[in-house]
Formats: sequence, C-alpha cells, structure tokens
Amino acid sequence: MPTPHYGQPRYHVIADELRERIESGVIPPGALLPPESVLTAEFRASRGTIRQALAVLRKNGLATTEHGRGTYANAYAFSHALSGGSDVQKREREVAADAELAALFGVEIGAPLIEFESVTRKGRNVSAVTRTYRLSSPAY
Amino acid sequence: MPTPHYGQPRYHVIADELRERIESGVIPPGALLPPESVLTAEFRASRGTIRQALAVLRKNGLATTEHGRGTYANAYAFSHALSGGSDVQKREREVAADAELAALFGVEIGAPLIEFESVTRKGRNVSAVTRTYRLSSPAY
DNA sequence: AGAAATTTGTCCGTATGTATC
DNA sequence: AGATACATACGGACAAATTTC
Repeated sequence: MPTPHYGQPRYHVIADELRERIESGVIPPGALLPPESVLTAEFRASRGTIRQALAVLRKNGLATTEHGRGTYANAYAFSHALSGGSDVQKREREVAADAELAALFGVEIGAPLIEFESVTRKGRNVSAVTRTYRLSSPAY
Repeated sequence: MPTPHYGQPRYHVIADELRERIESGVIPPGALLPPESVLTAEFRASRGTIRQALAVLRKNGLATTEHGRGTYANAYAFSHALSGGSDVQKREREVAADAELAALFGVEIGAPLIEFESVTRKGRNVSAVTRTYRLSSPAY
C-alpha cells in the first residue's frame, strides 16, 4: 500500500471520523472506544498513526485514556456537540424483534428487545438517528 | 537488540510453527496452548510478537482465546469466511424510510436512507446491534 | 469465602527498516 | 531531503477474568 497523504494527514482524518462517532452517539459517552489493535485493523493504519489520532482526541477533550484499560469517550463531548448548534434527544423503549433482529440475536420473532434511540439534530434538520438494540433479558 | 525483519516476520514463523503443532495433533483439538509467558520463552520473542502470532491463528479459525483462561486449539472446521474472526461486523446499505424515520428526517415514506449497521458479538452471541440512519443525499 | 497466582487484554514508550510523497 | 506512514519488534506496566490454594 502506498502512502498518499493528500490534503490532510491520515491521523487527522481518523481523528475526525472518531470524533464524528462520539459526537453522534455511535460511541456513547462513557463507553470504551475499540482498542488500538482493532482500530489499526479498521482503518488499516499503523499503531503509531492510530495513537496520533487518539492523542488528538485527548487534546480536544473528547476522550480519556487509562493505562491498561482503554480509551473512553467523554460525556463532555456530547455537550460540546450540543453547544455547537446540534441537539440530541434520547429515549429508551421496549420493542418486538423483527425477523432480522431475531435472527441476529437468536431469539424468536416478537421477542422483547431494548431499543435505545438517539436523534441528532442540526438546526431544524435531523442529521442522524441511531438505534441500538440489546436483549432485554440477559443471554446466558 | 535490533529488529531485523529479513525474510518472513517472526510472528508469521511462530504462527506457522504453532499451526503445524495443531494440525499434526501435537496440540490436540480442545487442548490449551501453552500460555503466552511460556511461548515467549520458547520462541524467545516478546509477548507482543507472540500475541500477534496467536492473532493469526484466531483469524484462521485455528484457535480461540478466552480472557483469563488461555488459548484453545480448535477442532478446526473451516470457519474462515463465516466468522471472519472479528468482534464487530459492519455493513452499509440503502433502506427505505419507514413512517417514523420519515417523520424525523422530514422526508416522504419510502425515501432512501443510508443505514450503517454494526453487529457486536461476544463469543457466539450477539450482544448489541446499532443502526445509524442518515440522509442518502445530504440536505444542505 | 477469600486471597494469591495465573493468564489474557490493553496501553506506554521506544526503536529499526522500508516506502512514498 | 524531509515529512508521513507502514510493518515489525522490544520491554514494561496496569487491568480484568479465571483458576488455584
């Protein structure tokens, strides 16, 4: 693989992508980001480049890294996006599994799932809707 | 010590050796491989290099690792294309807006949306499914 | 039941060699 | 030549899950 750095350096592009995920709620506040090893695979970047990207997030207050544990998305990032003119509404509800979700979770169609929905608005427009589904009763 | 990686990288050589032991039955299916600490001594490689070799085995479906327990040799079926060996599977597709999404985004029902789906697995079970919806053609 | 040891998971910092822009 | 990035490798430290005593 060549090393094209048109415009922006890779670590900056990666940092932007991760910031987008944090501010949009794809990575919810307080959640762990994927470990460096996974990020290297996802972005096909070397560990050094990934670490540079994470350093950018830390410097901007979007993430916090703990030795031996991982890198957290900061809750502060949410309010940052809020003050930036976007608005986020959240809600949690119980829904019935459709065929697709049932197949994924290995439950019957109609089985109860917890749906966590996050609606991100910028101005009057909705920019993103994120729905996270989990089993309502723990899998054992 | 310097780090000459002439020819094949060390983790690759080590992975090959371990695969040989598994396929030849020296390490029978279901048995635990030696712990990383022992492998570092055997191959005189750093732990990181050993873990890289083990990652190759996992990716090839030859071994399975459990936190705090160890790495098992798999009774190897050919699970290469199936699981891919990764924890998170992602895909992106275009879907039609249902009534709720249409109302949120302010588009007509059936209008095209980009759906980004991420399926997180723990072991064999799906632990979470996240779907993020965005407008397919940015409205600005 | 509880403490210690084992083992894997993750991050830190550093270093070398290679390749491309 | 310099900056960026990749792949590889080392050693150390802390965290978390599991097993053992």
